[in-house]
Amino acid sequence: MGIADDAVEIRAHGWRTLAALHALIENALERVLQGEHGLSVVEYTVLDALARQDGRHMRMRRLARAAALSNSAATRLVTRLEDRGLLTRVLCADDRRGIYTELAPAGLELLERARPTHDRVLREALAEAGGTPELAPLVGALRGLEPRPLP
Amino acid sequence: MGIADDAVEIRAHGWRTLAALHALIENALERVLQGEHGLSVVEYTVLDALARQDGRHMRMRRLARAAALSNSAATRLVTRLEDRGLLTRVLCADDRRGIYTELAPAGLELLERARPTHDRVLREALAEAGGTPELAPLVGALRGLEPRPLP
DNA sequence: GATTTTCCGTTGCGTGTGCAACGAGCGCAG
DNA sequence: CTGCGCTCGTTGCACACGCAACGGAAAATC
Repeated sequence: MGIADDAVEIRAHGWRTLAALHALIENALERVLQGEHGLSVVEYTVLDALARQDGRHMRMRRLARAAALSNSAATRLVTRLEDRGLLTRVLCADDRRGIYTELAPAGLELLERARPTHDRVLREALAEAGGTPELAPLVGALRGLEPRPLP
Repeated sequence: MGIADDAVEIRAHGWRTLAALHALIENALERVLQGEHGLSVVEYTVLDALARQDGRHMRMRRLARAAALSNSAATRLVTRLEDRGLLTRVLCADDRRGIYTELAPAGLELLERARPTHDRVLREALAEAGGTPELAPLVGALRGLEPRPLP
């Protein structure tokens, strides 16, 4: 049992903890967002990512990366949201291979209606995880991550 | 923009970072474990959890919780692994509703063959994430999580 | 300028998943 | 002992996903 073995075990433990916390939060979000707004977590993530983007548009490839999805999954996800009128496909002018997905007004509206729910559930899930001895340290570490590192 | 809004944004940012790192690691593990050992990440997780358990057995419900799966998914996952001879179903003596899933020798063997791969890919994925400014802080925090808190 | 290579988004296919409904077995109140 | 509520694991169903293959468009190579 050397130092190297310890490092391996620390990484494995960190990964198990990360996965457990991720599953806890995602399941909670999935349940409530689906029930109250008809949105899955990935769908919310995509709408949110689009809203944060300048011009509210994004290329498919970027969108797939942002949501950690395959190309095919991104295509169908965008199709679903487009059918619901939450976003629109816009062809690229300069690169005719590319397709922009642009957030529609209805999409922005739904997003802003769902955001308080999202934030509330996230806060509750983190609080619950903070009460679990196994997860508490990671929850604490998450608080230290600043969106914009202070100068 | 008050302190409360900052807290909300910090939580949201923490969640996005957590999700991104989780996806990065899981995709890397999935690709390699599937390619080299025919195991998905969930399957590896279940075998690993069983191996860590005293007596190498576990009830379905516990197993489902450990892998963050629904009951139905656990049932089918166990069925798949049982069909491959990696574990066996054993009926509970005291509670005839319950079913133990016990790690078979072939399962333990496959697990120990896959473990080095798992650890290597995990190390590489964390190293790669450590090079990303957005993910590096969380990777660093993960190192601070001790499997057994020192006295 | 023509040809090859690479990239982008879409589609057919197989598969793993969650939800809801179900039967079987335990435990408690009466 | 009998009925009722609850837990446990399984199954039908719909659905979202990844992979591989495809056509179209830009980039690279000659």
